[in-house]
Amino acid sequence: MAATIIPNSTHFQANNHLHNLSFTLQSCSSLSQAKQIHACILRNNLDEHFYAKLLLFCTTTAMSSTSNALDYALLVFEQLQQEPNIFMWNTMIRGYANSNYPMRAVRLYIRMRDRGMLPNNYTFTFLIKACTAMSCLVNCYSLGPAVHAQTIVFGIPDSDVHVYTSLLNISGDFDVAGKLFNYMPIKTLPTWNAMIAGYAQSSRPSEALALFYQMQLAGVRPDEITVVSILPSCAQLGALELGEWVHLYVKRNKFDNNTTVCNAIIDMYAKCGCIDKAMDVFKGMRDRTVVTWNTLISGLAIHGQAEEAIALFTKMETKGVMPDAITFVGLLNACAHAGSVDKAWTYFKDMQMVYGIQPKIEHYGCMVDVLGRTRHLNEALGLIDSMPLEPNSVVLGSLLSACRICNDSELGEKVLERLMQLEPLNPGYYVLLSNMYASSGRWEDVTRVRNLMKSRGIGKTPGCSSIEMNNTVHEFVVGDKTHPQAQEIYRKLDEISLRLESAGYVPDTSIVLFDLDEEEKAQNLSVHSEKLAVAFALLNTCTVKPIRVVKNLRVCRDCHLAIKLISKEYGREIVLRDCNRFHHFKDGVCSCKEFW
DNA sequence: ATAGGGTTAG
Repeated sequence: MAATIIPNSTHFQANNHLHNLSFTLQSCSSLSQAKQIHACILRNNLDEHFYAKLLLFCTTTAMSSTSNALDYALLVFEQLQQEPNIFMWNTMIRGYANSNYPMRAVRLYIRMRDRGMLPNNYTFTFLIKACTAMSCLVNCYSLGPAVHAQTIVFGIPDSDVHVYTSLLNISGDFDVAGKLFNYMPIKTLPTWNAMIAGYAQSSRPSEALALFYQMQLAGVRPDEITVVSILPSCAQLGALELGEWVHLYVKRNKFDNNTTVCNAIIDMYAKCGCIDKAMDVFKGMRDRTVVTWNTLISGLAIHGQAEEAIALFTKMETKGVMPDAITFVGLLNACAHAGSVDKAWTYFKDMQMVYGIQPKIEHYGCMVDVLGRTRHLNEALGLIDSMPLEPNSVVLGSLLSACRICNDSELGEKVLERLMQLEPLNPGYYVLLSNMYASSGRWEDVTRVRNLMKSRGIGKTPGCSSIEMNNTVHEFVVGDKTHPQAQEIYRKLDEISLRLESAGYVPDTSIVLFDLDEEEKAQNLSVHSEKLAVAFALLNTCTVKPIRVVKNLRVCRDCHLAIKLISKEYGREIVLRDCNRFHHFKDGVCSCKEFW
């Protein structure tokens, strides 16, 4: 289109050509065309309306991401003869809000205020977008309250859904967001979506689910974005029944040609233990993005299916899909869960040499993990020394696991000290340290660590397992007696113990921390949350469907042994997701092959 | 003339 219909200056008649010019600005797609238009505006002395259009064109996301059109727009903006109007300011703020330099949008806003220009509701939606982008880029404290205050100062009513919906997502203080949400007199579909997504992104999946139900009670129909916002919460909780319902809803409403929706479903199935269904959805997709491949590769990894993850990566390569940093996190994780240390090294090197991707802290985390699991403690140490990054708690945590596997308590203590400096309030490290002392009978040190925890007000994170039944999630903490069926559950536990013992089960008491006698230790183990959850399931179901349990911590050695035997004795398949990976128990065998 | 909500990661 474009260049040919730009008016010739020698016989220009404004009225005849204004229409064409507007049209050109809407449809042309390159910076050079924009420059020609700029020249035309200058030659013909066109009014600010045309400058505004020019700025708008140069600052659209597609343009500014592929060229330096944004800089060009700023140049035009700075050289305007008259004071820019609010539309022009908004356009520039929007441009930078969507760019890699969102801070510049905030600076523009401050400049605008210095010049006495009054912001409007559009200004705030762009400004809020910039603030959100900033808090993603740098670890700055949230600008939310300040921006909210500004909207009040400049008279934006709380009935303005656009401004208030974007305010919800400015992902720091969720109590404030919840209050804002309740307070909003008008809620539209995006308002509900923003709040549900916000809960999901701040790891509050139960609240996301509650809001999802509340939304439907309010008569608001979920759309594609709602579905994508709720599925990660199903995934996190392992809420398969709800996830399946959402999948049906997606099919009924023909949302399944939306790649993002399908990606979220793949992730949900993988994290709810149904890796086969995840693969089915993957196969049925027409358009796949790198996210699609990544999601399934990571899914296979947590199921310990390293061979399949690698095969998928090979297929991805042949299809010409460019892997990214996340692809390799998934692949390395797959190698780690299978103990394939050689393959891990190969991908760690290929990632850099073949694909030019610099390893991030996550990649080092995976490498230390796989080196530790395969007892290459010195190599793990060497890799950490060679890292150009400061090791974080993830890397050190993997190193600590390596120390435990290799029984190097001297190094383990040193690593723990560093971890406790990095995260002084994380109870997990105190428990590990105490565990380490207990296993070598150093009870005085155990007491010292326990007192340290007490004085710092740190409590041990209780083991918690959840199981979904008839659309309700039942949660059990260790020693839980609050469930309505508690009595029956404990009777069932007794029955299970007897049956397992006659099948040769001896409780593995090696991980119990306290200086107790063997009988007390066994008692302590028998009420672990995952055992309660499994007993509850055996009590209430008799179908061939697998029992699915999600645990917040790592499954303990004794529970792992007991559940293997239960799967055989009771002829039930049990799928247990712990905080690390999946364990599929069937006929007395676990899919992890004792590798976890 | 300009707006709000979305997926993968030890």
